[in-house]
Amino acid sequence: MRPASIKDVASHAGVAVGTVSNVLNYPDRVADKTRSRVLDSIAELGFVRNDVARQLRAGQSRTIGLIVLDIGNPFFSSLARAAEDAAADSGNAVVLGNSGHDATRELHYIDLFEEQRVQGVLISPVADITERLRALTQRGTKVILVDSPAGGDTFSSVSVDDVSGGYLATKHLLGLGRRRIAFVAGPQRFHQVRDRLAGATRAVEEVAGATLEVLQADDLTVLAGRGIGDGLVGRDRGSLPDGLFCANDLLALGVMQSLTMLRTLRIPEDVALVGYDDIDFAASAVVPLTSIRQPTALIGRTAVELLTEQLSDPAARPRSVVFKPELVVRASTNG
Amino acid sequence: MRPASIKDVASHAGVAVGTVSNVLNYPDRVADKTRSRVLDSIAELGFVRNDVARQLRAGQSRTIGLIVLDIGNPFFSSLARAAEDAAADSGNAVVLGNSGHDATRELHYIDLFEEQRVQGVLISPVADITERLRALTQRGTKVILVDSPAGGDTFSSVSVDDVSGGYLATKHLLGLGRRRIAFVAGPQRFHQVRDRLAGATRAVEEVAGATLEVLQADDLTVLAGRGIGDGLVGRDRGSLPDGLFCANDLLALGVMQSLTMLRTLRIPEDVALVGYDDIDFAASAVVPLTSIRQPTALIGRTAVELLTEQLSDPAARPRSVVFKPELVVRASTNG
DNA sequence: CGCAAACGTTGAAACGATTCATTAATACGA
DNA sequence: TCGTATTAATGAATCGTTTCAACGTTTGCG
Repeated sequence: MRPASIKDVASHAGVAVGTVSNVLNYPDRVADKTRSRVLDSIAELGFVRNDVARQLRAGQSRTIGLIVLDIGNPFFSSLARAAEDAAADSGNAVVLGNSGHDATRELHYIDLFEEQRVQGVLISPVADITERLRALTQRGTKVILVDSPAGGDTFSSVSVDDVSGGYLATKHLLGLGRRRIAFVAGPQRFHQVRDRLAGATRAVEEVAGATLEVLQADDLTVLAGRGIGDGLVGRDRGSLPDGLFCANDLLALGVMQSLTMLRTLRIPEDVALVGYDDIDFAASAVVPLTSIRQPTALIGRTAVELLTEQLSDPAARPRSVVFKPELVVRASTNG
Repeated sequence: MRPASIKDVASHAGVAVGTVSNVLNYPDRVADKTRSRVLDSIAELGFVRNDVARQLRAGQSRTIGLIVLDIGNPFFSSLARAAEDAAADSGNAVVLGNSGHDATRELHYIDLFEEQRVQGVLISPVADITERLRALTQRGTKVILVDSPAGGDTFSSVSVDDVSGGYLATKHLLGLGRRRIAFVAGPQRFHQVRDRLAGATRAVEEVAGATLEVLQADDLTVLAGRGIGDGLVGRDRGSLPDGLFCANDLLALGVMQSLTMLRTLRIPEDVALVGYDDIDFAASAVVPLTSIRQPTALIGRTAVELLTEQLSDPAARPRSVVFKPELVVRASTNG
């Protein structure tokens, strides 16, 4: 049996369809008696408004598309949750697309979202798809870049200053008197890794006698971090770094596990350790981890706000919001 | 400027709207020459099919609603990813709703999804909302329960046998010769906690001389686990458990951190430790953690399959799929 | 009492696609 | 050459809303 339509309600209540619509959208325009009669019919028939038809007429949907690199990553799941909260506040829903670092899937979702006439797309792009996104905006779908630096004059964007984060972390190590700094890098194709390294480099250059070594991990995982840690333990004392800055918390936790287990190097006495992201596990690690906090929730919320801004004033110039990361000091640098 | 419609394409190509529709949906019905002319116009005008209108006409959407308890929980984010993958295979998208254990938000999403005429709702319910869900199905929106035991004859469901998981974990500890078992419980309002305890109880009852103690944590977090660990360290040796089964991995990791840091009790020599969920961090803990693996990805995929099943044959009787969890042995019980 | 304003309700048009009965054009065989 | 298939293309109807000009009724005021 087909669900009841507004027409069914109208004939059941003995009024015109326009009146039912008014009851739903402008209750004040309808006389009390009529309104309650219509409401009764709605209840009796179990009528539920068909948002698809409403959207068609309005030419606008109530959904926002969100395309993330990896929903399994706490950074993005937290961001998604915040975006979804913010959207819910204005009665919208978030449709989630997980590109999984795959450019094909990314395009698939962009196509899907455009066909669905979402209000806008919040995207953390895999590759450079500026052209595709520009076409989107030209046809009326707003685009907001997330965790991706600057969309120039074309797109609004929200990101975190990773150079500044890298600087902050390294400066902290230097401030503790450490001079032999090492940066545990992930794959350099991630702009996050490159930027954090750049920040570290700058900090080291500012201090006479400080050196920076780059230890290259081939992944941003706990396992990769362990590999780096195991490598360190094998070295002779003189060549060891005394301050370690890792490209993210997973790497840092891996390094920590390796050192803790082998018990040859103490944290922070022998090596001070700083991570990045401040994931939940950082605070509750064996040695609570000093980290750089990214305001994930704020990023998600801001992305939605930037979109709302674009929607309410289509002529508004795109804005780029860049957040400053924050140093969170814990025992791993504070013995 | 409004995006181009099928009508614009038709007049640009000098054909009727029906022909454009046929080019899009049944290319064979259209002569080669006409088809290419239409395709040219589509490209030139940058036409993108309006899925909203299509859905209205079809009376069916291409979206699936997913309502989870907490997208920040790795269990659910992994599940969501799998569901989204499975949906993508059949050209559908997943709309995500995060209830955050809040019944009001849960209802909000149910309403929203029904108005959007999603094909079906996959839901991990906060409270007992059987009646609301029954109304949904009666109006044609399919419902699949996720990680919730048995929807009876009304709903299909997919879940994991937590009793069996608890039994498995405890049996393993007993098999190692441990006799003084303790279960680190989370809040008993979660059916997962109750079921896992029930399984543990059964296993202990099967072995003469074995005892089961319940240590009540007030949360399912690492921090709560630490509290339990700290409490254990303070005890005198005689009263200590030698086998510890935690309601989830977060608790287990907390306990592990406490014991590792204080170094009074060794894992697994003094206390063997088993967690639950087998989250990514379990394998890479200081002492790799033995755990009970839940097939999250499989759950997500199965939920989508159950939905597809209901959609393709509306008369099909609801099915309940229950997965068996699996024991993953690591160093924390295998010294 | 008469007129204007305010109020409530109506019903048709529109949104953009799909569907399908109908018509037009072409090909084929006798 | 004619009639019949076959193939293409047409365009109106439809999906379920919202919008809005038009209309009828009531109210208020002089």
